[in-house]
Amino acid sequence: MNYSYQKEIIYETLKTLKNHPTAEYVYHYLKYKNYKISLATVYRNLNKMAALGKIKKIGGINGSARYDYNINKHYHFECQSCGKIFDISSEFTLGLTEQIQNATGFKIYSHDMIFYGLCAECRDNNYKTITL
Amino acid sequence: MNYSYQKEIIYETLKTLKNHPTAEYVYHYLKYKNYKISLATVYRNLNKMAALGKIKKIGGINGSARYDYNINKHYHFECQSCGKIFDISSEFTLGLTEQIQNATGFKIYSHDMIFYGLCAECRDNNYKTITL
DNA sequence: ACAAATCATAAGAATGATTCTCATTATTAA
DNA sequence: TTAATAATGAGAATCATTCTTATGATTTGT
Repeated sequence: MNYSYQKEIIYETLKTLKNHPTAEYVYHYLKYKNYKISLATVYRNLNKMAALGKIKKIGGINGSARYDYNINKHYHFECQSCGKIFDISSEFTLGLTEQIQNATGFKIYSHDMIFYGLCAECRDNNYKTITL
Repeated sequence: MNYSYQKEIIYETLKTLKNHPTAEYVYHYLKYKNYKISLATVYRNLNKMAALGKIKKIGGINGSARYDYNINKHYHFECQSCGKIFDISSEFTLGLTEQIQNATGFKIYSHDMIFYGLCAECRDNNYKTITL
C-alpha cells in the first residue's frame, strides 16, 4: 500500500473523531474541512486499512458500516435512543475464545460483540419522560 | 399480524433450512419449490416476524442479513473458508450483561456476538492443503 | 354467509450503501 | 527522470433493501 495524501487525512480524521464514523461521515467531514477527496477514495482506503488491521471495521450496526481508530480488543454498545456508539472493555470475556474452541473444535481467529440498550444519559431522560 | 399463506411458507422454510438463510435465499428456495411469492413479501415478513420476536435477524455477517428460526439465546460462528454459519452456545457468558451494566451504567437489552475462523472440517482440509 | 373495513401481496420503481470502471494523476524504484 | 506501478476522482453500476400502488385475501360484525 503506497503513501497518499488522501490515506493520510482519512486516517487522521478517524484518529480525531471519537464517534466511530461511517465512510459517508468521514467524507463530509473532510469536504467541510475543504480537503479535495472523493467518496470512493474514502471507502477504498477505510476498507484497505481495515483489511490490513490498521483500523477496525464495525458491522452489525443498523445502517452503514462504522470504522474505529482503536484496534485494541474491545466491544461496542449502541444506544437505541441517541444512536451513539460506546466502547466496552473486553476484560469480561477473558478465556472465552479458548473455551469455545475447546467445546466446538473450531479454530477461532476473532470475534465481535455488540450490545444494544440505553446509555446512562438516555436511560435517565427516558425515566423522566415516563414518570412526569 | 394477520394470517397469510406466504407468512406460513416463509416461516416453515426458516424452520426447515438450518443454514441461517438470507431473504434472497428463502425467496429462491420457495420459487424453486414452485410457490408463488415475491421478494418484497419475503423481506416484509421476515422483518415483521423478527420485530415480533418470532424469529431472529442476524446482522454483522458480511453482505446480507441472515434470519434464524432459533430464538433461544445463542451466538454465531462464521467459517471464513466455507461461509457456513454455526450456532454457538451462550453458556460461556453467564452474567455478562449484568457485569457490563454495573460497570458502565448502561441499560442493556440485548447483545450479539459472532466468531470468525475455520470450522472443524475446513480447518482439517486447510492443514491437508498446506502439508501436501 | 355478506358487506365493509382492514390488512397483505406482487411487481417493479426507488433508495441507500458500497463497489467498480477507467481515464488521469501521484508515487516509487532503477 | 523516466518507466513502471499504484492511487485518485467522478460517475456508472451493483447489491441489498424498502417503498408504492393497484389488486386480492382476511377479518369482523351482523
